[in-house]
Amino acid sequence: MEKETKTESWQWDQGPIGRLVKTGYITLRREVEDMLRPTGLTHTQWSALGVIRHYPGITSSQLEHILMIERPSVTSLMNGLANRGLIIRKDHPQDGRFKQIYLTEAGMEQAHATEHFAAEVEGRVREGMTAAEFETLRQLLVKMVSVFDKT
Amino acid sequence: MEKETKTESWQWDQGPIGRLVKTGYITLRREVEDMLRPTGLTHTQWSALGVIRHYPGITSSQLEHILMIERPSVTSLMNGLANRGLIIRKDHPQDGRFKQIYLTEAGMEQAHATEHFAAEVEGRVREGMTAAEFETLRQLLVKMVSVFDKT
DNA sequence: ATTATATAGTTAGAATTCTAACTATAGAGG
DNA sequence: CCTCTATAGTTAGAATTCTAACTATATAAT
Repeated sequence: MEKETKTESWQWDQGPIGRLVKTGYITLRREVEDMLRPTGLTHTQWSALGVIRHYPGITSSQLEHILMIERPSVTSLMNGLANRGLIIRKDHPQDGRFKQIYLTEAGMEQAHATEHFAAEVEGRVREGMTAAEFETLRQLLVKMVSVFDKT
Repeated sequence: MEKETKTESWQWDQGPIGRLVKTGYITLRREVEDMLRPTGLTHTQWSALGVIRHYPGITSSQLEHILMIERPSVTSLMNGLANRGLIIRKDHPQDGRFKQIYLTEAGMEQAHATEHFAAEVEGRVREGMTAAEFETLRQLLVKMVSVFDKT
């Protein structure tokens, strides 16, 4: 089956930059999801817990930009976390439009218990390249994104 | 609102590598989606058309690895494209398990008409950095992914 | 030959995220 | 004070992708 030979050795590393970046994203995501399985948390829930841990009192519209999902997705994401008792939302004392998000005790435990997954994945990436290469990768990703920055 | 000051200048470029890569992926995806809007094609449909164009006779399980989606997602993706008359599936003459995928005339037109979107996005990325940096970015993404390669 | 195992593909149903439209609050301008 | 506009958040419903389970074909082993 000659067509097989052609695509078995699929040169995915020759594809367009978008496909390369997607492959990177999905690869890292699946790694984290494997570690997350026992906890029942999804990748995005886990990511959100980590952000809220670093920014207690953060709002939905801020989370929207950090997590790179749309606003209504933040709402349903937060509903899920609130139903599991991991976060609470409080009205902002000065500006009635905002609802500030905080981790509950249970939320802090979950965030703390799963926090190291990010470092674990990053550690394996670091093992595959030099420290300078890793830093370069970070910087070039930032540079790539800033090209499209709308502000 | 002092918390705002903190997150308005959200240092997303300091986050974990996984978040950085996701930001890159979503950013590029949204750019393509903006261009695709008039065609009614989704990002993944468009990507699939491009792959099938380069690999006529490709199978679902091969597409699965290239597009980085699960097998049943390929099936529903191909159902959608087949319903729109953009692809056809033919039984493999030698191995009855395979179904080979081809673009129809309409599919080729769509693929041809939208093919340049990838180059357009890539062009803007290239404008933001040197040629050497772009090549480095590609190589480091490949290097990152190969760390997790399961084969 | 027959059974066991691996691979390709589909179906069914759930979960996540999206778009469009709506409510509510704040701030600016007349 | 009232209206207009901008921003925050939610709701409703559709679309995409996922997991689990199933069918079908091919390959290997006894």
